[in-house]
Amino acid sequence: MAYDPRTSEEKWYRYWMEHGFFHSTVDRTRSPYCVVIPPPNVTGVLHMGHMLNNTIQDVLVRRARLQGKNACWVPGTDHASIATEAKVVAKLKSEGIEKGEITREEFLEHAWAWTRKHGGIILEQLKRLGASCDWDRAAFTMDEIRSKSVIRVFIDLYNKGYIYKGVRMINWDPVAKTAISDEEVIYKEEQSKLYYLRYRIEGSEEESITIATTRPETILGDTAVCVHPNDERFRHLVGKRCLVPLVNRAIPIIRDEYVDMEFGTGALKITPAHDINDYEIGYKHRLDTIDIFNDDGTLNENARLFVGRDRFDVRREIIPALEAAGNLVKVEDYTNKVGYSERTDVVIEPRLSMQWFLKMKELARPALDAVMQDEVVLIPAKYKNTYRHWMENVKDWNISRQLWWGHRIPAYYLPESNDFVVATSAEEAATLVKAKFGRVVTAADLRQDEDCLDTWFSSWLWPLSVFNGILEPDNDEINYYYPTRDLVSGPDILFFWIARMIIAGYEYRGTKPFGNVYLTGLVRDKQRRKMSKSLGNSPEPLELIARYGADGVRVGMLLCSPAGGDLLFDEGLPEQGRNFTTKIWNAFQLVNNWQVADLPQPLHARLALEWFESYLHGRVEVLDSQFEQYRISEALMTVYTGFRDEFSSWLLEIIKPPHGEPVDRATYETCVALFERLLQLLHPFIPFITEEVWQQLRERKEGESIMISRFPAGKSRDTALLEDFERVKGIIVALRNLRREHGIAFKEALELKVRRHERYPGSLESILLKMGNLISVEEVDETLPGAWGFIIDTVEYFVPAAGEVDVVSTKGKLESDLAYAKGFLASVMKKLDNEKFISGAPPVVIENERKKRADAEAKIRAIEEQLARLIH
RNA sequence: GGGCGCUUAGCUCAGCUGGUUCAGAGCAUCUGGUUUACACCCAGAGGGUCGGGGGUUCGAAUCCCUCAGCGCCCACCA
Repeated sequence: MAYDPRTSEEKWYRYWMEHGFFHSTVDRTRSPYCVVIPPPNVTGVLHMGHMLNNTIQDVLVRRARLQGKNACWVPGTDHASIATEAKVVAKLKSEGIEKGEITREEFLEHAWAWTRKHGGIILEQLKRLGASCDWDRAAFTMDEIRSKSVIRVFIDLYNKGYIYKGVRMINWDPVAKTAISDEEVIYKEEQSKLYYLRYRIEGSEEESITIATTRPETILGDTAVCVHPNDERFRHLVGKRCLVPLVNRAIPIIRDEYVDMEFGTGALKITPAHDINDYEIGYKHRLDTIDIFNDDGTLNENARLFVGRDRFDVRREIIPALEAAGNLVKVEDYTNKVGYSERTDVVIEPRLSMQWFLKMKELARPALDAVMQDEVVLIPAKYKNTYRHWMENVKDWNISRQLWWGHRIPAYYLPESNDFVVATSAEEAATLVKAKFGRVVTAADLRQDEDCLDTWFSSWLWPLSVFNGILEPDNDEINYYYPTRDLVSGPDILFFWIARMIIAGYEYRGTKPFGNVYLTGLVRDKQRRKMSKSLGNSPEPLELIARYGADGVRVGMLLCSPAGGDLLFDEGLPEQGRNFTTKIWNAFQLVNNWQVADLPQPLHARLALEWFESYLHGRVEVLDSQFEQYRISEALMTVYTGFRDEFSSWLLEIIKPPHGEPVDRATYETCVALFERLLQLLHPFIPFITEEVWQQLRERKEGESIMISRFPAGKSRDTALLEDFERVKGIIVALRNLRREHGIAFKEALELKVRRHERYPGSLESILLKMGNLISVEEVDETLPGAWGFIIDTVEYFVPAAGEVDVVSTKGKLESDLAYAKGFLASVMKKLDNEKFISGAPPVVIENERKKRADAEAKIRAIEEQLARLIH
């Protein structure tokens, strides 16, 4: 019977849900293990990044559950204001509705309708992957609790003096007539011109200063010319005033180190309203700010010339005018980068606008210390540096967005005034107005701020708000689950989200929001290209699951995802994962089909089972340490090879009864128990097939599940047994090679002679006999002539040759072995003969070198004896 | 331009404070295989002067310097 992932996965996910295995409640008798999901965009669909991210989270959560912890994985979604609003605007547009034509309330109705229609699809997709989230806890950044939490925090931070209003240069899209974020600006390199313009000095006929600019139309907004303080060429002009060409407005010539003396003429025109650097210089030197643009990119009255004309038309037309007026010195070709709007593909206009800000410096301090002192551990640690750099240079956070879909800023303005109060409602605001300004107003008189808050201003509260820790800071849930344990996320949002959550955690709880941050890599294709829709190189996750099963895809994602390293995705990976699940299924088929009888247990089976138990114990230790270091890929590899190579290829092959014969009960029982343990170790990675096999391996009661079982305590490890077993493996491999070289079929039984030696694993001879298909093993005292030989761990073994021994090839092989051993000995002797090595190296190292020498010498002796025997 | 990091087998990566287990894993490749759980498999094999150069040391993939190539983050030069 073949394994069918589709029916099995559906069946068991439903079973888990029906029994509430994912649900967690406060339980003081168990320690909590909590993870909050990075909330995906509510209207988004699953992509490969989500697959990776959530597979890792599920591995961690399921493992914690098996360790007996109270595992709680909180799912949820994010309202993603920019992306969602853009989608709703586009949808309305396709229906012939412009956003500007409808009211805010109408627009929000459309947005909610959109959210209800597309919302939550992504969470359903996560279920297909096997995500063991506590779905009863699903939260949304714009549901009631989360919304109230955001407003509560805004008001609190405002009252603490952290939030203020200020003017800032933003990216203005003159077509969409909205500000856009830095992330939505695309810089393109293009050919343009560098214009050299002469500004006359006020009150002088001869003197002038020449500047260089790519944007001559902005000279109409100039309020200074700036030179470097050390620039001797302009020393005599500093402090004087010059005249803006065409309009002859007098502006000062100032000094600032920002200016690059090498560039252009070394003199820079300053237009504070239309360039971010100019704005900063203008602010520093208290210059006037003249905004010459309308919101559609045409010039306004302030420009005095070209009023009403488009900025690019003016750029063309102003040049002849400047030339006619004698201000144009020269024009050079120039390549520069120009920012375009991602959405409208129009050139971005830097523009000053009133925004809300959160002061960050003071708030960031505890969050910086937390990471530096490993209170919050970043994995991999290389991100600590990046984190520190950012946090030490943290800038105030612009938390306002000119959008409607989001949390509306709870600021209420007085009628015909810029005075405002911050409150949870208009009614409360009206009361505050009276207290603060002594004016009596009604709620209806007040005007709420039109802008909404940055989406990150709600998601930074996520670990707190999902447990209602903002509104009810002393509730049982937040007290129990917080701080959460692990956070799994991409490094691209380390600052946008992770750092800010840490900040919020310390501000609102006085503690970290999570202990460890596992930063995944980016999913790329085999050519290292980012997976993207436009490139069409991103596989459809659900199709992959249909093809390879969720378990197969999970293994595929994990196989190649070292923390922080990119994941180069290729369909061969889920295929490998699928193959592995098939392997497990086949092993189960073997064991399941055995006839069990009351027979005495064969010695080889008992010994092999003892060995595997010991082996497994060692694997568990390795696994624990790999998980501690969040080496998830390696942990998977540990159980992968453990199952395939050791359990299937060695253990099962040894204990397998001869064809048609039954297995003894003791062997069967122990084997099933070991199989179960392996399944438990595998379960976090491949939950479905492990459940399927676990359920069939024994009679199970309704309500039992591998996912809520417990890892049993391991037995102690028998090191001597493990060593002997490795020797036996070596002998068997050598015998296989010997058969292959001489064309001897496995069916043909052989005799083995071993030269008496303490390192011969005699206690495991029964295994040797079975796996080597040997008639007998006999200990001898001398090398055996006329036989094929090999050496394992300095012990000599011989198989009497059936026919003639090929003296030439055997001799050649022995000689090359001898040469190698001698070379090895020489390198060891070089160290041991070195006076400085003996005096400088630690005793352990010296002792080991001596051991290597003894082994090498023994081996050389053995080979030489065999050679001597051969020659006779 | 500033900051950070990377370079080990054909590919993706492990190799902790220099010396046991140091040159490894998985995949890919190659060679065998109708041994009755499994060809979505089994048994084997080959493959790297650890980016180049220099230094420290008895000893360097590991520490230091330097050069080359690549990547990421931030600021984007009028």
